Amino acid sequence: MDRIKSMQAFSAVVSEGSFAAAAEKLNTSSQLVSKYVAQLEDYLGVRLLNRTTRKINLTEVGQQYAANVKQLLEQIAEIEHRVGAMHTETSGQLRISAPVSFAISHLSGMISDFQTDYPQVTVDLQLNDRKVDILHEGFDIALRIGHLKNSSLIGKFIAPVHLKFYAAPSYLKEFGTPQHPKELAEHRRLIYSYSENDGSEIMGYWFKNLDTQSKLPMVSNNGDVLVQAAVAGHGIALQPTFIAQQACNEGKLVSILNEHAPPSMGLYAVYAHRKLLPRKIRAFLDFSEGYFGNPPVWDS
Amino acid sequence: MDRIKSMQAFSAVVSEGSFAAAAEKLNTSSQLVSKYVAQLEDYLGVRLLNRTTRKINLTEVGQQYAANVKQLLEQIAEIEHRVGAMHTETSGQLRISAPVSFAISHLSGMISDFQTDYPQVTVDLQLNDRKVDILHEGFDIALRIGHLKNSSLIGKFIAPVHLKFYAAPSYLKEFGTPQHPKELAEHRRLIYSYSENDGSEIMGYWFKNLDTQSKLPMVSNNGDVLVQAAVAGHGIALQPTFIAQQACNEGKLVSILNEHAPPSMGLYAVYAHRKLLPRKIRAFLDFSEGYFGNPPVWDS
DNA sequence: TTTAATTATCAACAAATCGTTGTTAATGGT
DNA sequence: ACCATTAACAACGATTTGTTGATAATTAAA
Repeated sequence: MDRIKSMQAFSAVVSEGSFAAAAEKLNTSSQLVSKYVAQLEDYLGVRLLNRTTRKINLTEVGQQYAANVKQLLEQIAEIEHRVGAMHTETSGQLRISAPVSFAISHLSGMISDFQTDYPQVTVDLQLNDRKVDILHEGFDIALRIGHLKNSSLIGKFIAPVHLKFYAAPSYLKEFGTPQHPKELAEHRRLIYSYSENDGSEIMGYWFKNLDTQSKLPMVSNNGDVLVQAAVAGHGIALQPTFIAQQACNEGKLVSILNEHAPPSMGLYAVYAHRKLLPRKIRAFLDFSEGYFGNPPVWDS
Repeated sequence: MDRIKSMQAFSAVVSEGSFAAAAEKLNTSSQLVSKYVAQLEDYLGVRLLNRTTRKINLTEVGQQYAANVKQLLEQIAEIEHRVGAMHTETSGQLRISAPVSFAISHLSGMISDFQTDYPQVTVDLQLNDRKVDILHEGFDIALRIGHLKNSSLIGKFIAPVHLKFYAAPSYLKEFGTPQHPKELAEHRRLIYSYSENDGSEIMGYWFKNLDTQSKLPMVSNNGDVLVQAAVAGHGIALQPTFIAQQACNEGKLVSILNEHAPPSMGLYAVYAHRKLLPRKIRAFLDFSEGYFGNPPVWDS
């Protein structure tokens, strides 16, 4: 038995004054209305209406109940309306986790463009290079750079991310320019903390013999810092183009070993579920689609 | 879909923190709870919970909705509790319609006895010799004297009511004592307005030739008045024993034609419906059962 | 008074839904 | 790496729902 339907039926009978009129109002048959009210009475164990074939009279209990039910139904409608509005209005807070360097260099512009399109959405942008647990930490979307792993999360591809080896001309002048990745093991490498050895040949060379302290002048969890170190001539950095390309264009860095670049990665928007996605999230995903162009702005 | 059940399921999941715990609380299976919540989400078109196999997280909408639903469910419980209480507590107002003379002479005592047994019931006793429309005029019970007619109403027999012909000794001395009903047409008759010719032989004699003005000194809708008129020697009255018997016992009246008394009638409690009878009504009906004894107090 | 129309209820049946069972995939703790 | 727990999914039988037709009761009209 659907108690809410029963209540609606009862309420309609009370306000319309007859079963037939109530049925019309609710677009159903009088028989069904009669059944509903009878069910409600059975459930409550109370007679709500004294009815002859011609007239309807509320019992004492029925009067009280009718008043309460009317209020209740209005409340339910109000609540559901609010929920519906929240869902369709494309509003609310959108919590995004993003990698630090990418966010600083390219995301801030995108977010502000997004907000001019959707002023009702408040963005809470948390910069963090960790792999956050978006469910547990309450994020709607996490932007991640890398390859997508199997998980219950969905990842939407936003833009390709290419890694290149960079070094300052001064460094190359002093230590020579490696012609093949296997020479990397002999160079001073600027390592990004969260980078992973994905098992590819090129990454094997990159991480080779890192225990030799002299070859490892710097480790950081921030790419910009590493790029600056490279610019200062402290070593070779393996960094995404969106971080280092500008310095390269300015002549402060040179990209090397371009024929042996690691497999290209992607910028992904990772989110939690597949159906009944809140509008604000849908909107952000759609907005991000193609925003950076292909090839992306930082590569052209 | 039973929205209330769904709400309860959702609310339980929120408060218990897991589907399994919620299922236990509601004495059902976790599968069912899962189904309910999914249905609710489909109905609302909104994701309420972000769930992994291990943790539950409310969405933004879900938080709001959960708070509202919790309140709502409490309200529903409160309302239904009140309704239940009204039904089981044997309380409330009991509106009774009763014949004037009978109420004055015998009902007042019964009502006060009833109220000592059921102090929570407020009695609203309306005296009226009309046949009230109990539904339309909002009565719970109508006490009626007479024969029960076919109707959708139920009548419960409370006590037998006998009619007798009464006259004052002085009247009989002056006009003679009728030995057979057919002689009534020659006597001065004190007529009760609401009395009906039920088609019986004896009532035929009683109503015969009433157009002769001299034979009709008085018509009243009140039996006591007619009895007093009879005591004063103004004529013959056909009245129930419960009104006239006392005057008879005191010698002020004599009952005549006892072998030809009209068919005995009854005092009935008439009420509206058969199932889900409010407690207060049930209580009154049970209380009235046998209250006046058999033969009733006014006849013994 | 009789007839017709309206109204609520009852009965029965087909269709839809519900709640169960068994299974799978994912996750966190040991 | 394994195991226990958890949520989701699929499928099936049982129950409930909503429909249709019929019945009884009451009022208005003829």
